[in-house]
Amino acid sequence: MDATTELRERAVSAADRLYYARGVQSVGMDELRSEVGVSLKKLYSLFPSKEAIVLAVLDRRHQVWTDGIEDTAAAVSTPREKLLAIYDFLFAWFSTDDFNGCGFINAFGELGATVPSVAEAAREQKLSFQAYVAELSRQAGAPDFLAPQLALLAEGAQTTAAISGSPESAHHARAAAVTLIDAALAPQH
Amino acid sequence: MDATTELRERAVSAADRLYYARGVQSVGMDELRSEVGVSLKKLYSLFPSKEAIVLAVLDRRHQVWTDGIEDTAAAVSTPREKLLAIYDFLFAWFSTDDFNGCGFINAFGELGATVPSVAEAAREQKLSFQAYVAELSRQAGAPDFLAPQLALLAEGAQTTAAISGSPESAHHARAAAVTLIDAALAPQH
DNA sequence: TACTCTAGAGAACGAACGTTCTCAGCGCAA
DNA sequence: TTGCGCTGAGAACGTTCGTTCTCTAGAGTA
Repeated sequence: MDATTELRERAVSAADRLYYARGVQSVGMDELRSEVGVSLKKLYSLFPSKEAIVLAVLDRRHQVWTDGIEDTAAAVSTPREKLLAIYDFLFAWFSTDDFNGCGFINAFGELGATVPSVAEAAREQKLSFQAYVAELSRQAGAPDFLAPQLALLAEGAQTTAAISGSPESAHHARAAAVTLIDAALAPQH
Repeated sequence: MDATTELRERAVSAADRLYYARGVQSVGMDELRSEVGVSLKKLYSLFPSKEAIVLAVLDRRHQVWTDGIEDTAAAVSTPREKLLAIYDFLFAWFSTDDFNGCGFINAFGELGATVPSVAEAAREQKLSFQAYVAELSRQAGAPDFLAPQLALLAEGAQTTAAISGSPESAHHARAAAVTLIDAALAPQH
């Protein structure tokens, strides 16, 4: 890999860790510079602005999230199990030491109103997740209304886990998902 | 009412509007000062710090939210209808012009990691809402697992409506709530 | 060796932040 | 009228931010 690409990767990784833990606006370029171990000029040769770093961080987070969901889904075979695997993935994530809520929701709350590109990145990630759930729902043979409901549970679990500090909301979401899926798949009365 | 109390009220109201629309950190004391129409010294005689204003704003929001939920619930009679009224309230709120997500989730995402009192205020509001849902669920004769599920739907609807910019998530949440409530109240096979 | 070019380190810049300080102006007792 | 105390307007302070600039040290070439 290109040395510049590798450095960029290290910078995004460090920025992600800092921004996610403390919020974007609480972390200055100087702190990021010293964390990465390069000069400010070097940092600005890798990215044109702080906003560009934030967007790169969100891109990376989108990728990591997608990979995590799909890896968990790969362990089971039916669409129904893959849908429920989402909440298992969430529980595992919520239980990590550095869990601090959904990075996109956090970034949207912090910058969505003032930095349109951040709001756009959050919107894209949520749409992408909704599309994933919709595809699995379709494969499971469920009616169209199910997918948005399952997505809502996942979103709610993320904010609830973040604010409460407990991972149990993932279990509540999973139990609700089972009920909703079974109801949607049940033969019409 | 005391003139000072009224001025404080006006200040909190203006701060709420500005902070909610653009985020706390994007609004400086000077802008708030000119919006309220008082001097900085006066503002600092009403509140000891910006943090105190933020907490006052969150307190007020908690009150407005609670009142709104209870007003909507007052229009119907059964606990089941009162539970569903939550989602009607949400839909009406999501449809307002200045809707910008849940102020507590936004504040938590922006300041939760660096200002403990803000994280605490968010936690309190969510716990208060969960207790409200739990009480109604109990009155409806539902098992304990129902309430957290219904709360998750409401939380998910708020973030989804904020990021997507559409109020429809309230309808998805309501439909899911109907399914969950009916399943929870159905006689055990 | 002498010259040129590049890139890195971090000082410096202007703006904006939250907070404090100064000082002018007014009400009021004597 | 004079002196006193208090309030309020907003200038000023120190800090921190994102970004840019300067200056130095070293590699490559003739």
